[in-house]
This record gives sequence, C-alpha cells and structure tokens, in this order.
Amino acid sequence: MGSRLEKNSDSVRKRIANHTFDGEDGEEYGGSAFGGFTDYFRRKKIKLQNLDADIRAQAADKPPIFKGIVAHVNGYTQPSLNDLHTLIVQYGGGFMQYLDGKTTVTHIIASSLTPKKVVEFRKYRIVKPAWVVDSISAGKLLPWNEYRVVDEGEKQNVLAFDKGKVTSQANVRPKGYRDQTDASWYTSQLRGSQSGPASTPTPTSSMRSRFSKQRLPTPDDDIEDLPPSYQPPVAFPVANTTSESSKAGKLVSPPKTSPSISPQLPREEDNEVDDIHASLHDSLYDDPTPPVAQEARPDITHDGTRKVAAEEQAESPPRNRELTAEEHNAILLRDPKLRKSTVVDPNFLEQYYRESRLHHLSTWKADLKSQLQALANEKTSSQKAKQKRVPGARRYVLHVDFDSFFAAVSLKKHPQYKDKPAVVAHGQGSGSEIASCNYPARKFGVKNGMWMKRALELCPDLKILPYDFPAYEEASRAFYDAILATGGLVQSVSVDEALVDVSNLCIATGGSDGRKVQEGSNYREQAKADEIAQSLRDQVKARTGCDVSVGIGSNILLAKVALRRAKPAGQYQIKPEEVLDFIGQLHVQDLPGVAWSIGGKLEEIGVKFVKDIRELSKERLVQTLGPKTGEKLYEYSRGIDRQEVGEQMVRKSVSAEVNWGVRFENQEQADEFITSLCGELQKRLLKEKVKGKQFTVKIMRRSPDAPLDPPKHLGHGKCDTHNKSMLLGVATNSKEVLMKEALSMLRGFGFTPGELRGIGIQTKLEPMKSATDGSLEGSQRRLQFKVGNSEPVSAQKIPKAVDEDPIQDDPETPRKPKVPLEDEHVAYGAEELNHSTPSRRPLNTLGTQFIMPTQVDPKVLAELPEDIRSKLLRQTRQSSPTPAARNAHKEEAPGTPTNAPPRSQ
DNA sequence: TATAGTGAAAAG
DNA sequence: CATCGCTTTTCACTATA
Repeated sequence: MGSRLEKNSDSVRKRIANHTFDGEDGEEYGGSAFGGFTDYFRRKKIKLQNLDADIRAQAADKPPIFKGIVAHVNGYTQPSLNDLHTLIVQYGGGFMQYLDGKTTVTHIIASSLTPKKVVEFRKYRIVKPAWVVDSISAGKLLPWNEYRVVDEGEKQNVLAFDKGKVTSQANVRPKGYRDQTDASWYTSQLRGSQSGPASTPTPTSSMRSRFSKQRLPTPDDDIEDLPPSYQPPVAFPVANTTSESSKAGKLVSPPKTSPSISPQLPREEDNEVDDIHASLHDSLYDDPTPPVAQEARPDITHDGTRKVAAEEQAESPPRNRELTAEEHNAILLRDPKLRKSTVVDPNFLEQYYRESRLHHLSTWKADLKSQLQALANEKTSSQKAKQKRVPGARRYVLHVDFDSFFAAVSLKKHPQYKDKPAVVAHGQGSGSEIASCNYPARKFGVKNGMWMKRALELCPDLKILPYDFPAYEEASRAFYDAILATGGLVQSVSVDEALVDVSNLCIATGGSDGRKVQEGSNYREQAKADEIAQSLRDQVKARTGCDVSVGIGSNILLAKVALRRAKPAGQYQIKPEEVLDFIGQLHVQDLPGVAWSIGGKLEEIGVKFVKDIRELSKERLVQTLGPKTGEKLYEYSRGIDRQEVGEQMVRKSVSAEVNWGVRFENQEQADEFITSLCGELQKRLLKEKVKGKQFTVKIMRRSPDAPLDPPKHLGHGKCDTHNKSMLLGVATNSKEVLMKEALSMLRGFGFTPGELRGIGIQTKLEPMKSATDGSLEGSQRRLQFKVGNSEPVSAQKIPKAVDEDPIQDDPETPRKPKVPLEDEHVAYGAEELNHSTPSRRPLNTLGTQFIMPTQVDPKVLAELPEDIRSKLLRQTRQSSPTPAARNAHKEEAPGTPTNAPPRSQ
C-alpha cells in the first residue's frame, strides 16, 4: 500500500477539482452536431483562451509578473484553481486547463502529488500555490525552486541526514497494515507521528522546499534537461536511482551535462564493484564505519555464517556507495533459510499459498459461492416458488457469523488458553499479522490484522496459536450444513459468515400475507426469526463447539449492523420501529462499504455518524462520493437496502498474485517467477473451465522513499503499484500464451528487478458463451466432482490442449440427462434445471458435503500438463492427510510450534 | 458522448 | 529469527476519438 495520505490527498484533489470545474461546461461548449469531440475540446480550449484575454484586458494595471509562464493547476489547491487561474492571467501569465501534452506548460501548481503524478509530472516544474501568491505580493517573480513540491531526493536526504532515525523508520510502523484502515487517520495525521519522529514523511511536508534548495543549486535550471530518472545524489543507501540508471541503462538516457549536478554524483559506474565489496565487507564484519575494501566478494556463497544477516544494517551507515537493489537482495538471499521463503525458491508458490490466510479466505469464498449457487440452481421449481418472496412483503434476514473464527477453532486444540488472550498468527515476530483474536485479547485492544509488535505491546501475555486450515474448513462445512438446514435462502459471505433470508418461514408462521401491518402477526414473525436464529446458534455450537452470533433485520444492511450488537455469542433483532435510531447513532464506518477512505471523505464534510448523513442532500453526497456511493449511503442512512439475499453472480475474473517474499537478484528470476505465476493462473483457469481474454499484469514496486528492507519481514513495504493490461487475440487459458505476454508486459514496465515487491496477473473472463463454446451455459460444471469413468485424456494432446476447450474433451457429462446417485457429487449443467426432481432434495440439507479447495477434481487434474499435475498431486497429498500429519508438517515451520504452544511470558 | 483502460476501495 | 500482505467486485476517474 502506498501512503494513504498521498492517496487521499489525491482524491481530495480530484474531488475538489471536479466541482471547481462544475458549471464550466456551459452550453456554449456543447458538442457540435458533427464536429465530434476533438472539435468540442478544441473549441473549448479556444473559448478558455478568449476568456483569459478578457481577464488580462481587465487587469491591465497589474504588472505582468508571470509573463512567459504557462501554468496548469493540478488538483486541490489553496487558493482554488479558479482563483489561481485568474491571478496568473491577470499578472501576465498563461494558463492551461488541461495538460494535453502538445501545449507547453512551464509550471504545474499543486499542493501535493500522488506518486503516480510525481512520475507523470517529472518533467515539469511543480510548485506550490504560494509561489503565485507570494510572487504577486512581492511584486516580482520569485524563484520557483523555493516552492518546489516534488523533490524526489528530499526524503532520502532527510533519512541520510538523520541516520539514527533511519532504523526506527524502518521498524516503527505506527499501525498494522490492516489497522491503519480504521479509526480516523486524518486526525492521527494531525496529531503528528507520536510513534516516532521518523515515521514516513508526507509528500506535502513543507520541509521539502528547504531541502530542495540545497540540492538543486541553480534556481531555474531547465529540469527538462535532466534525464527522467534523475534523482539527486543521496548518502542514504537507497539504491533506486543508481540501480535504475545503471541496470536499466538502455531505458534511460544518462545525465546530460549538468555541471552543477554531475560533480555531486557519488561515483562513476566503474567503481561499483569495489564499492560493493566494501559494503559487503562492512556488512559481513559488522563494522559500521570501515573504509577498507577487503576481498570479500558478493558472489561467494559458501558461508551461511550468521554474520550475513548483518547486512540488514547496510541500511544504517552511509557508505560511499549504496548497493543496488539487486545487490542488496543478493546479500539478503545468501541466508539459505531466508532464501527459501522468497520467490526465488522453486517451490515458493506452493508453499506460500499453503500458508497464506488471505489466499485461503479468498479461495474458500469463491468456492462456497459457486457451490451455493449450484445448490440454488439445484432446487426444484416448486421449492423455488416457495423461496420466492412476495414483492413488498416484510423481510427477515439473518446475518450469521462465527465469533473470531480462526481463534475459536484453533483454540479447540489448545483449550487451556480459551479464557486467556490468544491470537492466531504465523509467528511471534514483530511483523507477524494477527489473523484472529479471541475476546479476552480484544479486551487489550488487540485487533485482527494488527502486527504482532503492537499486539504484544498491548498485551505481553498474548498466546499465539498456529493456523489450522483443515480445521477451519471442517468447521465451515458444519456451519454451512447447519445454515442450509434452516431452509432459508442462503448467501455465502465468507468461510465463516452467511446471510439467510427466512422471510417466508417467518411470514408463514405469522399467518398473514406479510404485507399488512398487524400487531399479532408481526410479533409472531419476529419471534419466529429469533427462534430460528437461536436454534441455528445452538446447532452450530453443537456441531463445531464454537459460538456464532446472529444479526436479524429487515434487510441485509440491518442484519449486518444488528450483528455488531449481537456479538459475542448472541443475537439481536432490529425491529422496524427502532431502525432509524439504531442506525443513526452508528459511526459511518460501521456501514458496509464505508471504511477509512470514504469515512474520511465524509468526515471532511462534517459527517461522523450515520444520522449526520441524513442532514445532507442526495446531491451533496453524490457530488462528494460519486453517483453510486452517494446514493447508496443516502439510502443506508435511512435504513434502506434493496439488495436481495442470494442473488447470484457469475465469476468475472481469475487472478493470482504474490506481494510477499518478492526479492529478485536478477531479471531471470523475475521472469521465471512470473512464468510460474502464469502456471498457477492456468491451473485456476482450468479448474474453473474458463478462459480469459483481457490480461492484466500488476506490479508493486518499492516506493523511492521506502527503505530497502521494509518493517515487515520480506514484506512489500511502501510501494507504488502499476497495472498494464492487454486484450489477447482470443480467449485463452494457455500458460504459454499468458507467459509470453506477461513477460513482455513485465519488461514493458522497465523496472529493475530488485525493486519489485509484488507481482500479480489477472484475466477477465469471457462471457460464458464463448468460453464454453456454446456447449454449456453455466459455470456450474466446475462442481462436477464425480469421479469414476473419466475418459482417458491422451497425454500427447495435453501440451496444446491449452488452447482448446478442455470441456470438449469431455464427451459425456453435458448431455447426460440423469444424475446417477444422490450421494455423489454431480454435474449441475444448466439443462438439468429443467428436469430436476424433488428426489434430489437431500442435497440441500444435511446430506450436502462441501468440497474445499484442497480437494482437486481428478478430471481437471487429468487435463493438466504434467509439470503442473505433479505439483498439484504433491500439494493435494500434503493437504489431504489426517490433521495429525498436517500438524507434523506444520511443526517444521519455524516459529509455529504446534505441540508446544508458546508458553513464554 | 460512449467506451475502454486504470486504479482505488472494500470485503473477509 | 523472521513470515506466508489474497482475490474479487464495484466504483470513479481519465483518456480517447
């Protein structure tokens, strides 16, 4: 994640920029009948220039301070865009409303910029609005340099300047990755960084200009003369500039003669090797200030001595030269243990995905979704009619949720900690993320997603439990079986959370048509809803030993907010008469779809509680948040939510990404890794029996101001993200095709491999029709787990089978008219809807078995290319054995003791 | 104006 | 010694013609 502050100020900017522009599109700009839009914009530009002439003419008395300057305003500024515009024009300057690349702008005025914009505007002089104001009050053009906004070297200078704080900057991350998202980070920004003076500086820091002065001596030098990648020399060992210009030399022209600058460049490229050795030597020998270059070589691999880890301190002493990112990684990776947990390890993907909680959550969710969808399709038409709600009738929606799911389930194996503060996490390291914490732990302020460091500060006695993914799957299965048994309409939210619409059950009990308001029947309906919830909770408790809570309301929104009140281990029903009061007193961020970003925007316009939203007009909301979000919140604040439970959505995309452990030493490793990612994606596409046409590569790259080693072990740290997407000629699931494009897109970014911190690929799925060649209408075929007579897929066909539809290789199932056995998992092709029979009903109830993703469809398996198949088999073998076997495996993992849970105090 | 591409946000 | 920061959808914005 990039800095939230930057991102936000950007959005603030855009937002304000937007309505500043409002009203400017008067009718005189209306597109001409045939001129098209080019013409429209051309005329608009002319119009604006005419306007400028008017302004200038009316301000003839004012000195032409800005003569020769053409300015453009980016985003939110103080004074506003319009005021700046007027001022600049009045004082003889030119103004461009749009950056069209053709017109030369000499200065861009902005208060702050996102990293993206920094890159985009690299070639411009970017100044603060104060430059304009101050120049006018000074009566002359002040040097723009004093008002520089972007100064890529600044933060590094700050760090170098203040060495002692470098490490603390690296290690002190005020809040956890997840944690930053709640609470008002606006206010915490205002309060300042109490967690340490070196916490990430903001781009808007006013110190910026001060540093820039020292750095760029010439006040008005032509920055266009600098190479795009030029960054000022810094003492702090951040390798981005040097590595980039040296490694990616072909992409970047070397610095042109810029005499005031070149002398400051730390060294010539030739010295690189020696310097590496020197640095390496230092790091190896733990000597912070040694001048001597010894014969230690970066490429020796023999040692494994503990000392190597000391290179992390290569961060601290400013060397005569900083390592390139690749060199840094190379040193890092010399520790074999560490190397094994990075992307350069051939088994990384398999291992990583096995341990990643977020991966599991995502996979489970997708799987549950399609299985429930299949079940819904499976229902007979009579059942369906029964499920169909009367329009306009009252609704009773249950939101059911495990209490601290992972923690609760893991605690079953460690019951002795049940009443002590306990969390589920991978290890006790400072950057280990807390996946789940029980209620005793929450009392200390520990939260999900928090980093261990913080959690231990809050609660030193915290017990750390290992993950137990198979147990989670097991509990989830029991949970869903119980939920389906209610007979309501079910929608999966996640592995431990579901929505159940029990309106029909309740209304039937109430004995009315469900529309009229009748005291008696209303009461009976509500009682029935409570009763269903209670018995459901009992059921789940009996089956899993864990508590679930249930929120009940007349729509999804209300069920969800009621759930908050219900926890832990309880239930709560919001009655119609209390809806407005109840929801009104909630904080806006308690509403679904509102988190720190939207919450922040609302806070800006004075909205803190849901009831405050009701004070605002819909227009205001729409203007602030956009049409959809604005309208949604307008309704939410009044307790309105039209969404229905159980609406089915077809999957639209498949992706795979890794943003942890990404540390490359060279381009080959990056290429190799993205290749294996493509293999992973192919595997997933085959499993879903789908193909994709639009292909996207996503890259996370270390932010220039982020330390080479982020606070979290092997984490991505602060990053800028980049996406590139392309349309493939034809929808495919072919690893080879994907690979080829992925590689070329990766290179297209032109990033030096050592700076990469995350890589992901995604394909948007083709509309079902073309993806399935018309032989199959739904995606539900993926649920075909029926084993048995799977026809042999000829092995030699496999390699190129990628581009033909695997489904074609499957002669029997789509047309098969009858489903063989109740207790088998069968295909639910679309056609089957027509002749489904009541006899299959048991599948909907307790007979249902959910297949979790660790179990692979053998048929799919048979179609995979050999290498993937063997990998998969290995994986499957590892995940299917008994829990004991799994735990045995887990115990090998460092820091996750299973038999001997952490007793340390 | 329509549409495609890009990126942010949210969820668990 | 560490640690496993995924995946999908929706929305908003921008560029483009």
